[in-house]
Amino acid sequence: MKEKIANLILNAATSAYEKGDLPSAEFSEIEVEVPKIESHGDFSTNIAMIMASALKMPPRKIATAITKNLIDQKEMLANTEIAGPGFINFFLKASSWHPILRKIHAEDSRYGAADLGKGKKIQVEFVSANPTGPLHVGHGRGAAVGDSVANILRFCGYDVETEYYINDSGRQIETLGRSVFLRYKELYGMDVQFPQDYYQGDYIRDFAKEIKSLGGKALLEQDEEKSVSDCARFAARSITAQIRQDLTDFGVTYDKWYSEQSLYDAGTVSAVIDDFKNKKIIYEKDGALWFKTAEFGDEKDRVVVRQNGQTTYFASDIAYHRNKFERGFERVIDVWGADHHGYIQRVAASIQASGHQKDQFNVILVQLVNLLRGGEPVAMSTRAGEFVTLSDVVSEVGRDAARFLFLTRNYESPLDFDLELAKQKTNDNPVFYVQYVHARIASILRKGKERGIQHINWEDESVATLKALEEINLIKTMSRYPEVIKSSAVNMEPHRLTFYLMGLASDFHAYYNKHRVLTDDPLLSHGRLYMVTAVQKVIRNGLTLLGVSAPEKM
RNA sequence: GCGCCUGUAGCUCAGCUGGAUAGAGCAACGGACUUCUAAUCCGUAGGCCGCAGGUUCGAGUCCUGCCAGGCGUACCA
Repeated sequence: MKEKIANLILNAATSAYEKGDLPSAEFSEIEVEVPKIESHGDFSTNIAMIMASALKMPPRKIATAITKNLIDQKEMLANTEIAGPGFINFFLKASSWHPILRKIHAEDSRYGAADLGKGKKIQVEFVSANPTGPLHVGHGRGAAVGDSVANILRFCGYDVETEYYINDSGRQIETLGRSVFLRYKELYGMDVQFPQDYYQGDYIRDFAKEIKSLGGKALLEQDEEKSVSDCARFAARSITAQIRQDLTDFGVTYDKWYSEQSLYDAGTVSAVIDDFKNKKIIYEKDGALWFKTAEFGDEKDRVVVRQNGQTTYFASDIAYHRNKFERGFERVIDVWGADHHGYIQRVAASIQASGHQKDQFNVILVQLVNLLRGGEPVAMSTRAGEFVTLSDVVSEVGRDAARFLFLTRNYESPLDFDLELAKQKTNDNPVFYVQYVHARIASILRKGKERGIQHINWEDESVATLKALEEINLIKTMSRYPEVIKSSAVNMEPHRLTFYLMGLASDFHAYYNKHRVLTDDPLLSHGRLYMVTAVQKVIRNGLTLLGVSAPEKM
């Protein structure tokens, strides 16, 4: 619709120039937007103001020249006006909106899809929590954001692959192994000192017990370091499996699970280090190896191999990100917790050092989640009885409510997640508000069927009955859906879609309360059913991209 | 100290990349269920958009400087 208006303006300006009403027909891109205020029309353009300085003409005069030359071939317009400093406002006839409905029905679950990506290979990596403990709420937010960003980009024509990076190597895994082994020793009555910085949770004891029941005291009879690494592998593997299950329960599945250890096994890490040494961007100082990240905009250089010969986490991350590009991704998106923001520069540095562009690497920094219950903060400790894990939250409030709530905020803002609120079935909790629309329409359709209405399709006469204010509003809102999708994709901001759906839901509920869909007038009922099923499709379409279900009944 | 994020109605947040008179929900107050699901709707009230400058036809939005809060600033991940 916007493009049609823009074309109208373009043609009008050109013919104004040909007739000599305007000194030039050169202008930048025509911006057409939906005014905030209804009385300013359905669409508005500021083109006259933009052109004013170049043409050295007062904006209102330019606007007059353009409106005078408008040729409304399809008779879409009811009226135009020049307002304020030089806006041109367009008022459309109600019937101009009707074809949108046909489009929605025709495109169905593809309505709103755009080919922004043109098949470009893009990777979205998210959550990637260390396999040293269960996922918490913060990871849930990352999962909700990452998964729906991936969905939206895929919907917009990108070839998207989602990935979970398993940090199954390095010091934290070793500590995990030592923690389990110590608990294992305890089971055999050995006197052990359990350090503060080891993993304290009860699940560590459970692993020890499992290992004992599986293999008895075998671990005491072999080399201690071997036992530690056996414990580490056992624990990491089962925690990873649990994480995978928790995410599945949350509705998130990945295309690929990628192991950090595999980078070492394949020699990728040492290959990158050698390569960077050759390029003279890795040097030795104080017995450690440093990467010159400062040359790429980081505050200072960073260590990749410690004095003791061990590589840092950063070293494998360099290899990992290089590997991503080697796998053919043209763009790589990482979803990280805000507490990792200091890490962006150095990873970006490594990507540039590997010969890729800065803008091929995007980080979505998701701010922290504060868990509340009835307005009171829930202590994020492992004390018994307190809900801290993602799986606890999901089983208490439900998958849909949790996912939707995570997306009701720009990810750049910290989020208060209130467990009581999430369970409430009121307007305070917008998931149900949106889902209710879908269920209500499903109910109308069931009733319609009882009355013998089977086929709901486009009929000129019945669609023509749609001219109530609330009906036109609904259709207008639906016509904006493709733009919302597009801007969510470009900005990687799923919350735009969330808010749009709440708005559409609001329009629908208002309509529902004022008008009946099934009336005594068959023509009218049919037209309204046609429209309402379109609403249902848009709602379902949007909820699906957010990873939220669209129920037939509530 | 430096870096990133945030500051909009009493509370929780939007604000379409610079547009006209700043919008929702909750809470408050007043209304609407014999009718397709009241998990809904309608109305009233509520604002120095943190503060001060600047950029321009035009700023909640961009720039600079302050103020406040969160996070980060490892040879941890």
